[in-house]
Amino acid sequence: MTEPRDTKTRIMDSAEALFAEAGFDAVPIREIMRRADARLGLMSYYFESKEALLEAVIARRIDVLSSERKNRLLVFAGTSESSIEKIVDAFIDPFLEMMTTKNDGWRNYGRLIAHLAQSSRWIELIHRYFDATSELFIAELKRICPNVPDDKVVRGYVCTVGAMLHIFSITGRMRMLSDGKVDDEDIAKSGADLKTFISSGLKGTLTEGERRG
Amino acid sequence: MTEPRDTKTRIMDSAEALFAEAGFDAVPIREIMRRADARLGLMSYYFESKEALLEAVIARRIDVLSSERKNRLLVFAGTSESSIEKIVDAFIDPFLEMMTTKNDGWRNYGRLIAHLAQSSRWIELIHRYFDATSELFIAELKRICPNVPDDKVVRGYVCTVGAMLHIFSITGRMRMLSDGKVDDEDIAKSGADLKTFISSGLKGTLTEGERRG
DNA sequence: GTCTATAGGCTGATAGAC
DNA sequence: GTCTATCAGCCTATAGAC
Repeated sequence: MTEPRDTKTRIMDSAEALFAEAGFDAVPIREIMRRADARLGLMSYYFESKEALLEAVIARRIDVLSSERKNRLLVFAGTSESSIEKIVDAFIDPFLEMMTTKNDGWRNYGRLIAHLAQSSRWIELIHRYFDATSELFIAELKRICPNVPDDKVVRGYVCTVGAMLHIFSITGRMRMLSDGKVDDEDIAKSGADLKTFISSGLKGTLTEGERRG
Repeated sequence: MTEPRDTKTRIMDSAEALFAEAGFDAVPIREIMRRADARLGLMSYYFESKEALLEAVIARRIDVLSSERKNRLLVFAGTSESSIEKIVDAFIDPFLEMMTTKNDGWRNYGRLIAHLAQSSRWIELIHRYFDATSELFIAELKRICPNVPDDKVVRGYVCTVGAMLHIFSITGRMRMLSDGKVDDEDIAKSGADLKTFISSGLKGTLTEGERRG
């Protein structure tokens, strides 16, 4: 079925999972290599440093995510068919589908991004890999809300990312808040409510410039 | 003017600021004590461990925040005057006001909570200090939206917290996304858009059970 | 209450055999 | 490409003088 993963891949998978769970600094290289079933020295053979390993983990999945987001946006962007709902779908659905249908890697990737994006220490890394795509979405929001000041659109985008990443972080908080009734792991179900929340939130924030209809 | 802070307070202030900036694991005790202008051994004199210091930092401000939130909620909770906007104001405004009008401590507190709430490693700590209040707000949302399933309300609450904390984390991302035009530090301005985003988002998510009018 | 000194272990990274 | 062995430094936490 799935072909055996080579050593470099196993190291990245292991780092992705452990960084997602505990954060970059809480994870020793030794633990990454133990989970990858490889000896300590091999990290330095494949990656320049622990930080370079983190960057490799981020870089590995960025192209497939960003191009899927971009492709879906470009179906309607710039046309009169565009809408806040469609923009939100194009932004959220690719990540959501990968986290739910693919292997655990994408799930860990989402949780890891949630850590990094909340920290000024790593925000430059997030900026470098994510913000070319961010700017496409912000530009399309601006286009369909031409009378809204730019800073409102940027704040609306940041609220969007915050809500999304907090849902994606899968901490167990929802279970705690619901006496065990809501399952944080059920990203598909959460994703539906998340998209409603974000679409409504953006509409409210960008309401002044909303087009007729 | 402000009386000189005693050593224990200086240690907590220093830890709060450094944890907020880089995260718990990235900050050595030595650096905390250097910033507090105290010697290494004093950390163990005042606190049982580094983790206990973190908990003391969280605990220090929780009562004033939670009671302010609760007091504002109880002005209208349970009455026909209640509304999603008022609930959002009671939840967001106390934190917002403290982050903008008091000293830097509250600002660092908000950024620190943003780190911790995103991590399954610390979520039990967040639960222990925040979720008595969370449950009051969730209960009032449920009350005024009686036909909405409980899990939708919990997910709406988590989206709310995610958007709020991402704005409060002050990473510099908004500046990066706006060619320097939007200032992440301007929490007062961000807070206004944040509240609009959240109120609209909750209304959209909890729409099925919204009361007449 | 505050200090210095240090224990004991773990860290990231590298050297060099195979 | 993978291994073992090890370095030099840093970590949290504590002991004991003042």
